[in-house]
Amino acid sequence: MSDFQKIKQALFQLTPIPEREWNEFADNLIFKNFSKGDYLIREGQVEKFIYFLNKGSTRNYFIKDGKEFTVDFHFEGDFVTAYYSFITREPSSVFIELLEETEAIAIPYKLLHEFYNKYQHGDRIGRLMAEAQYIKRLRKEMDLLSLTAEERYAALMTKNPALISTISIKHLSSYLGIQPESLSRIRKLYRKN
Amino acid sequence: MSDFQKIKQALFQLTPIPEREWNEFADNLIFKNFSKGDYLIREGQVEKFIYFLNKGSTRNYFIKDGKEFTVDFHFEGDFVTAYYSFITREPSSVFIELLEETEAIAIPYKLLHEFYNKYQHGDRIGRLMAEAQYIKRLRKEMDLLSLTAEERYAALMTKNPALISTISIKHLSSYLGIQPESLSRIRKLYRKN
DNA sequence: CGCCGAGTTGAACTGAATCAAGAAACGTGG
DNA sequence: CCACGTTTCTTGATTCAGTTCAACTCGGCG
Repeated sequence: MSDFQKIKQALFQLTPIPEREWNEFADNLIFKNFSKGDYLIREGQVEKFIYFLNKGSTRNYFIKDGKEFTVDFHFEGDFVTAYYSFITREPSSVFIELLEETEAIAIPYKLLHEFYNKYQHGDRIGRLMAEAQYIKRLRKEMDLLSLTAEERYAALMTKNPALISTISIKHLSSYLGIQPESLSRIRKLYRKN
Repeated sequence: MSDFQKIKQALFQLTPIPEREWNEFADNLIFKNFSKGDYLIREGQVEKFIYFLNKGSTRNYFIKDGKEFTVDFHFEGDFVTAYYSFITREPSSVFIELLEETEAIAIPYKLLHEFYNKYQHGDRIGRLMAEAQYIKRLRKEMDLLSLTAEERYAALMTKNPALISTISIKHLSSYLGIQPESLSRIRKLYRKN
């Protein structure tokens, strides 16, 4: 039960829901453990879950012409899913890879949609989650449009310095939309400070 | 009343709602006319509306270091808003400019949130709108990450050829994340076919 | 008419990619 | 716990897509 404390808190932070609704919801959550290198989903599969990370971290990426492009990273306390596929029920174009030992709680699609239909707070939570996802994507899009590689690195450094120390150059560079070599060079400039 | 037929249809396509709820909602909608060059919102203002376009078209853009970057275009039958600001209640970083004579229906923030609170279908509609917005942003982000300028143009040409004939080079190029001169050159390649 | 913004074209330049090769870090098995 | 192979990171040299700057054309409109 204490396994579910964190996700409960995260959901209640979106919108408080009656304890009775929460209990019914929590009964159908699935606790899962993953090893580094495992996948929550692979390209071509339809996303069946939204995961909450009790512990661990993940990388969402897709492959185009044999090259990997990282869309996002998630960490302890985040919700993760191949959201596009979860919404549209189309096969996912993204992979979600576990970057370390991870404890996650899976919210099944079916459960969530029952919740959407049964309770007002269902769609409320769904709306707030979708809005939060939208904001992340818009921010990143604006950065990609208007900033140079170096500016994007600098922006990330101030906005999310943890990322830069935790994530490999290879993954970070594909998130920033540049090659590892370029990131290495940019990094050198900033190391002097 | 017939003014509201199109928006009613658009909303019902998201999720059907009881006629009574619709009527209450429709009573508080605001019909507005705009001229080419007007603005729905400017940088620094907090977004008070979601607009539905009965007729006309708009451009969402932001300015960084004196340069314009276009995030999106909208046309007849679309919902338009500075969504980031609408959600967060923070001052908008985007402008929304009218590209032609436009008839729009404004949904006030307050009305929408009353609707969210009062009816299950409120948040449902909000969720579906947010999900749709998310999908647009993710698609564009993936294109910016993984495609070259020319590939982005080619993709747009097949996905939305109307855009290419309607929108000026200047606006289109800032949407694709390139300079007008570059778009002009890319276009020349494709003119031969 | 003549102006003005939008689009095109050319030439030079540059940020980042690519190619290549060495150094450092990592993990796995002996 | 070390030795080895594998992957990741760095650095250098070269190339290239797209930018920048500048000049010219075109179509609309006062």
